[in-house]
Amino acid sequence: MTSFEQHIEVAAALPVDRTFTYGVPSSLAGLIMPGKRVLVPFGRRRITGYVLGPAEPSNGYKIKRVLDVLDDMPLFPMSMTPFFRWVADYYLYPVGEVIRCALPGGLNLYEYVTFSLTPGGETALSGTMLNPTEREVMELLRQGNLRPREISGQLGRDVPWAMLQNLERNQWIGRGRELRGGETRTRMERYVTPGKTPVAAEKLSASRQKILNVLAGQKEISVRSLKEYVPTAASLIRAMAEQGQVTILEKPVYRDPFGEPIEPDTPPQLTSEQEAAVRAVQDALDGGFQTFLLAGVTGSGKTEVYLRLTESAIESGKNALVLVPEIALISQMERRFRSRFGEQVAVLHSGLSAGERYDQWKRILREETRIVIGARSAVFAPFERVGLVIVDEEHDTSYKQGSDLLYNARDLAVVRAKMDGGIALLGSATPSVQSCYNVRAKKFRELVLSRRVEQRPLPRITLVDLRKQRDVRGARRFISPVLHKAMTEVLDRGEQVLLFLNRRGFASFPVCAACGDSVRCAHCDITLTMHRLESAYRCHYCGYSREATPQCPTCKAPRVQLLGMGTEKVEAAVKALFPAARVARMDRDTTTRKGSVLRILKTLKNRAIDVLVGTQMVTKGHDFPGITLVGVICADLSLSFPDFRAGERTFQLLAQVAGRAGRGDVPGRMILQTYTPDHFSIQAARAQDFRAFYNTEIGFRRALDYPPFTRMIQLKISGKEADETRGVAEQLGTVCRDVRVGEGNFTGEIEILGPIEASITRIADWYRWQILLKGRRVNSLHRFVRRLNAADSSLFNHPRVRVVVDVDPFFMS
DNA sequence: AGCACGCCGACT
DNA sequence: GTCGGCGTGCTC
Repeated sequence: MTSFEQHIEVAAALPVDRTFTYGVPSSLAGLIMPGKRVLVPFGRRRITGYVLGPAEPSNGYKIKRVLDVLDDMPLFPMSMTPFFRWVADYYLYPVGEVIRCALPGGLNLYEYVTFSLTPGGETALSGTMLNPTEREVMELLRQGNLRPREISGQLGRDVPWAMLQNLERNQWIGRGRELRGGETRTRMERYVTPGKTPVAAEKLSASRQKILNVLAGQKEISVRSLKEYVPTAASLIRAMAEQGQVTILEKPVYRDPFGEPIEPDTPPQLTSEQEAAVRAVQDALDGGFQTFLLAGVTGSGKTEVYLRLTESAIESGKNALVLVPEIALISQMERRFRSRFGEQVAVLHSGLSAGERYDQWKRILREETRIVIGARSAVFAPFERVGLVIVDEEHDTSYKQGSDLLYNARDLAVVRAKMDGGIALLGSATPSVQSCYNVRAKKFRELVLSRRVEQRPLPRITLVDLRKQRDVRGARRFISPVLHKAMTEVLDRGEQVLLFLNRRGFASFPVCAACGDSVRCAHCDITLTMHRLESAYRCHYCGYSREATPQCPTCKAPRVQLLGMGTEKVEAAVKALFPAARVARMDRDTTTRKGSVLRILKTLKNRAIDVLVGTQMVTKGHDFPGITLVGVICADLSLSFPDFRAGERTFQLLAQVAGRAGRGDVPGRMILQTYTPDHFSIQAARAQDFRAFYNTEIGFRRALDYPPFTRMIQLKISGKEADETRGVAEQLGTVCRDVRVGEGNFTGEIEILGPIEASITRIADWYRWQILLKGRRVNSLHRFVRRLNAADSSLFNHPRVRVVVDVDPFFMS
């Protein structure tokens, strides 16, 4: 038994709840540091783990040794370890997995069993003793060693393990172990420097002389840049290096995600409101943790407040983090920040390639940048001394991650600020109910920007009652006389119109006029949507598509009609009513390709579009200076979602889209068409009054025991087999009820709703069930779920039915 | 997650 | 009687 001088705590980069203690061999002693990755033996294989810190070994297990250290430099500062532990605890997720999700991908190594073809196997392939499947498997192994999973993947069906064992026993295939992964690496680039021996330039060819001239000017240049001066440089320098005229070396370089350089800007004069907000936060910057809610109407200049405060934070030697809800908005924010702070800005978001992300990560680690702008995952940026965390559009639901680690970056931003004694600043024109509640509860401090910069007035909003035109058919069903008239006026003046409808596609409901059935997805319990360009019905949840024919799939009568509405249908209606207008559409269908959002925005800016039709995508903070009229085609679509936040989301959507009107010199107007003009969400949106909305909504939340008065954890159960999935859901429900009345005093604390089938019962062939746990305190909810897992962990680790724990769930459908 | 072990039914 | 499917448990 070897004993080690040093022991470390390692979090395996695998879904394992505990952490493990390893011994450090003396050869690696100087290299081990918290935040680095290590290669360690784990069970029968080798895997990647994260060094969390020193550990005290205890008896009862044998201690294995660290095999290798995988990083020169820690991938995250030591000060982030408590943060990762907190996240793991709160979201009931293994620490190692939390860290894996936070770090750039493609770095880790894992060892797997692989199979290879033996010489005996080659012989067997030319014989006749193999069955067809065995032959297929062995043919695959001819190309190279494969994991059992990879074999199954390439064959398109499961290969039984027993068969592989059989082939192994016959010595036709052999078993090995291979380390896989680590595709993301530091990029190296070839550089040229002048050679050691001086050369008589006149004896060289013109190209060689030119190369030396360039080198004389800059001492060192990448081969890539050199090619711009001398296109044939790549082949020339090799020969020149052999003759000692130049030296070639490899250097690590950063991959550059930025486009062209940006001109520096001049900070504008602050309004008095901006000034007051900036001062309030500045005064708190060195006073420890504090959260501010910056409630600023659209166009009130929140970004300038962010810029000033970022400046203050980095001046006092701290770092700043800026979160933006989605990638399309990052480029705007990035431009503003780079024109103010230049090279000090790094970006982190999923639009970067793995390599770019890794390089941005390293720039942050080395503190070559002091500011990070990014989407939700940037909340894990590897900074120390986080002085300021800004969350722009804090109400936005895209801060909640929808897969893997189901965290909410807005909430984590506050936690990070707290851990580093920094400031969290949440900004929005339509603050979430949660944040308003925190202001009332004195957890957050509110700052207000009530006026638009340059005194631009907010748009005038007119409601149109759609109930009064139920019988209208054709294009006028979407565009009421009031909207039609307003559009005519605006277009006549040469101004632009934005039409908003929270549903894409052409028509939402293909319905059979004979039998009344709607045409539904084969995989999801969802009515299909007509997509006219492809002449197909498509499912908006799983992407399933079928040819659009008038024949009803149920009764075969050729009577399928299109009811409902979508952005495509609105686009068609506009074209019918305004044949001369240039119309464009912005939704997920027209913006899948990279840069397409920016292209549409640019066309709009150049006035090459008169009418833009879009989904909620257009509500998100883009600047549309030429738009003076916003039309909401039907405000009710989002109200009918089966979610307690439907009203909140509707209010936010409508208030945000109103903010798109009249940001230029011309005052704006909004026409809001709705079947429920009296609903308080719509009334509040019309008045642009988030407090009015909050005051009504909070009453409902309290009466119905919804957040923020209660906390929730949702257990999401899904599986491919209907009965099995329901079975697991029901068993889990039983365990819930048993645990509730058992030890732990849960009876008065936890309420169990369900199991119930999800409102969309099937998505992409997965049946979905859910159990909702409600409680007054998160602590007891956490304790309860841990107890559940302990009571019957087999239900949480079922081979075919997945059970996912969602803390603070967002989409309750 | 991935791997091995060990328990059951359906074949020679 | 074994083979081979699948649930169960463990990983410092």
